[in-house]
Amino acid sequence: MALEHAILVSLSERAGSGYELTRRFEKSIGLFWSATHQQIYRVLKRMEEAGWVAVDVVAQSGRPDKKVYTVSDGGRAELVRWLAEPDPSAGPVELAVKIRGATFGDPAKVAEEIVRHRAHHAERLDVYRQIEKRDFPAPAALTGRHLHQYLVLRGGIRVEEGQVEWFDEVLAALHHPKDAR
Amino acid sequence: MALEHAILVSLSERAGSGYELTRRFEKSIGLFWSATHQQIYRVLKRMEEAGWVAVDVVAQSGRPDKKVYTVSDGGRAELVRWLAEPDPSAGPVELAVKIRGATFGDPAKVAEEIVRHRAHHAERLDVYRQIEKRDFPAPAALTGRHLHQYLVLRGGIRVEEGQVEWFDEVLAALHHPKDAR
DNA sequence: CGTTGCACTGCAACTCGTTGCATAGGATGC
DNA sequence: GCATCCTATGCAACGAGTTGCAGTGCAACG
Repeated sequence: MALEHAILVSLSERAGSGYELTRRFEKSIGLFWSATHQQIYRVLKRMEEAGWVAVDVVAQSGRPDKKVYTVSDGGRAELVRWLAEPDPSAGPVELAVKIRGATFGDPAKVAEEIVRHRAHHAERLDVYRQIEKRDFPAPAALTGRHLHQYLVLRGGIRVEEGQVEWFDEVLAALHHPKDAR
Repeated sequence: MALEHAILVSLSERAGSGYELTRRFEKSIGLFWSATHQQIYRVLKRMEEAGWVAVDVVAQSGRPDKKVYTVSDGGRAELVRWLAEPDPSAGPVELAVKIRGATFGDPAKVAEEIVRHRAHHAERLDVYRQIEKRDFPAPAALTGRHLHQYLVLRGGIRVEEGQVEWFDEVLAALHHPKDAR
């Protein structure tokens, strides 16, 4: 999973300890992403071994020592690489991390990835709509089992619609940078 | 996870082998849910031991034997129980399974669960909108890092909006059954 | 003055799910 | 005629993530 990269983005925004990162994932980031402190501590250790982050042990008065993590050159390079790399299996959450981290890499590459995923979701939406037309031509008359199946399909359609609209909003914003006028 | 219950719903609609279930999860159900054959075989075994399903070995000519699974009384009872039980940690996928399986339990109980989740998502949507107003009062002027953070928030808002609208559609349909007029 | 809560890190065991591999016969393709 | 695909099931190993527990030392509640 891309928890490593979510951490890289978060640490790029601001250095912090495992404990702090856990809080962040509970709040701002974690509104759509969850991770326990265990997960974060272990991944942080792995990242340190890989040379993606540097540790700074900070002694505190009245509190346990802190291990403050900072993104190293290796980590920055990895983040740039990951941001530019296409990932067909990425879900909306991974893409959100890429968008949020675009500042630390090449936003144009991130936009290209969004274009690919927009196409994929638009295709799926089309499939759903065809199923809707073919299998449920008169939804108002549905009852029981067929009604329930229809409602689930409607959920899929709404999710995909929302997704595509969001991608369009993101692309419009990324393609017309205000500071380039 | 609720893979067991998704299988119970699928087998309630039609009996089938592990292999067949794998195909179903790839297509109709699996448009929003994925499971490998390994997962399914192992869960099926567990379910058989728990007495939720009954096996019927069918010899075929020119093909390997089939193990056709059918939902037993124990399985039906478990499905009814699960459908009526509130689950605050359920995501949209679990709820979709509950909706699709409503026919095999008490649809009114499922509707109650949807009401609870609708409230939860409406609350979240409200939080997001307040953050939007407070932190990004002039979105058109945003650039760089702040723009990217704003776009992620917009994604969260769109997801929650779509969710709430879907719940409303489901509730409207479940509360006004056509066959009760 | 005892309990609860918070800050901070970590080990150990567990569940859930994926990937790789094995087997075996018939059908389809080149 | 050989390779590949499809049906059909299953084992073994691995990886990601959760839960439970443990320890420390200060601050606040009642």
